[in-house]
Amino acid sequence: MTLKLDKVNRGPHLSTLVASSISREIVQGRLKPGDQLPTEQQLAQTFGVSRNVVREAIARLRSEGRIWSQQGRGAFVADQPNATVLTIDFEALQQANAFQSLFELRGILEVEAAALAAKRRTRDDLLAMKDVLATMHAAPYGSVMWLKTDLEFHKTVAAATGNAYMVQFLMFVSERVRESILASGNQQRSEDLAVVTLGEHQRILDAIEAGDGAEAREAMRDHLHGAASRVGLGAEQSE
Amino acid sequence: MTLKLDKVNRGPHLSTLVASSISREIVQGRLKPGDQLPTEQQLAQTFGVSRNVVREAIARLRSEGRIWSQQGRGAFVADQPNATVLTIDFEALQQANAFQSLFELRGILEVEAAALAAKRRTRDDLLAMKDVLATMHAAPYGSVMWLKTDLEFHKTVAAATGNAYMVQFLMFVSERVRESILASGNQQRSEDLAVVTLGEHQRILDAIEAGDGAEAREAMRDHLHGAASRVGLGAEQSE
DNA sequence: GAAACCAGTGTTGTATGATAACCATGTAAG
DNA sequence: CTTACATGGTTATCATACAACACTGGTTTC
Repeated sequence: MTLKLDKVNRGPHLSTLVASSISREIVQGRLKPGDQLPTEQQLAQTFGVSRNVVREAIARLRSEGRIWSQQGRGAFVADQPNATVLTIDFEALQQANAFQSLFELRGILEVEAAALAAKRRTRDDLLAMKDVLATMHAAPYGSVMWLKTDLEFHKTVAAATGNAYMVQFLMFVSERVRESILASGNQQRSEDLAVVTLGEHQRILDAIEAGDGAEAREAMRDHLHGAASRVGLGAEQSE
Repeated sequence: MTLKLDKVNRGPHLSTLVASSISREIVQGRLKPGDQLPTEQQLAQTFGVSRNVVREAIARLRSEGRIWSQQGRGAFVADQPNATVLTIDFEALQQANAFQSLFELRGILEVEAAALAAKRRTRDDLLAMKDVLATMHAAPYGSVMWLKTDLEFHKTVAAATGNAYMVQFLMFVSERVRESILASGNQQRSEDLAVVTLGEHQRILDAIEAGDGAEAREAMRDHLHGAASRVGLGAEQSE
């Protein structure tokens, strides 16, 4: 197996950057529904890209329903419809800070889920967790099976909260995070790390079994912190 | 490979038509996962449009996760029908425990968002929060304006975390919660409650302004607890 | 005075050509 | 067999031009 060292995150397309930049303006409220966007010329100049790139970005935002545009008039921020679906743009995630944001969100949910799980876990939940952990022991580190069971463990923890939406959201976010990690390809592989990871999982499980919410929270926090550094995201995570 | 790609009829946006045309090829199986799309030149010629239009269409499909492209190689049909969307069934929410679960999830996000906001808020964030709070003072309790600004306040708090996904998720969840509350129609209305709510908001704002994460967390927790009882969900919330 | 008409200007939509960055492949040199 | 280089093809981006459409203001017409 050859090492892929210098697979530096080749930045996503310029249009993606422009799109998420405009999108941020809308989400954070600096551009309100009904507001008119700057002209394509101005946007191109502002971002320092060609008008073509701006158009690709706008085409995307238009397809997402965030803005609408009319020939001869301009582009406007759409009234945010009661979006009944939540989407995460895969490409936008290639940006480091976007990935970091999603990772942070995942962390919050995981940590609190662990705490809730410690309070509410049933006997069946514990059995499921132990079962997954055993399977994980048998799988080679970094293999598809290993990654799958890793995700499965976190799922059982979330399930132990008894909150179905917790499972749904957490799995959704985790899947996106996992995809992004796989895409970037900068995973470290080592048998030592396998032992570390398994140990962290065990600590979480113990805390949940003991019903110690605070300890479960801490254990999960440490685990995620460790996982972050394992995928080369160590330094930025700070408190 | 002989693909059946009809020439496009002049409609709203050419890029839209091209995108849906390619999309149809994928859905109907004439383009399978892993297949390479024709080059942009060929597509432009096939559809009778400029390469620019083709690129806008591809940009859309790429953001939707249907295809993926790499400079120097080409564009390919994505192998996963990526479940990149998350949905919440409105009807299922009518069940009390489902609603409660979603409320709990929202609570976790709100509380942690408040803590993060206290650490990271900028001057602009504070101004936005104060602005919203002032608007809320002027709105009659329970009115549409009131509910809107209430949501807006929480949004500005989320925005102050600097985490775009936090905003996206929280707003998504909050919208569903709000819908459900409106549907159930069991809101209590009283001017006294208005004062209470505003006071709670003020306390959150103060904590965030002071940069006190722990206090912000507590203030938000209390606020949500109060809000829960105001919509007849008081007793169940426990820690 | 008011309505219809009309030209001018600005914006988006589309077309076209060119250049840079990148990948895959073949071929010659070692 | 391996390495280096040359070559052609593709995407990514830039730049420019023109067409289609909307808005504005003045002019004409009734």
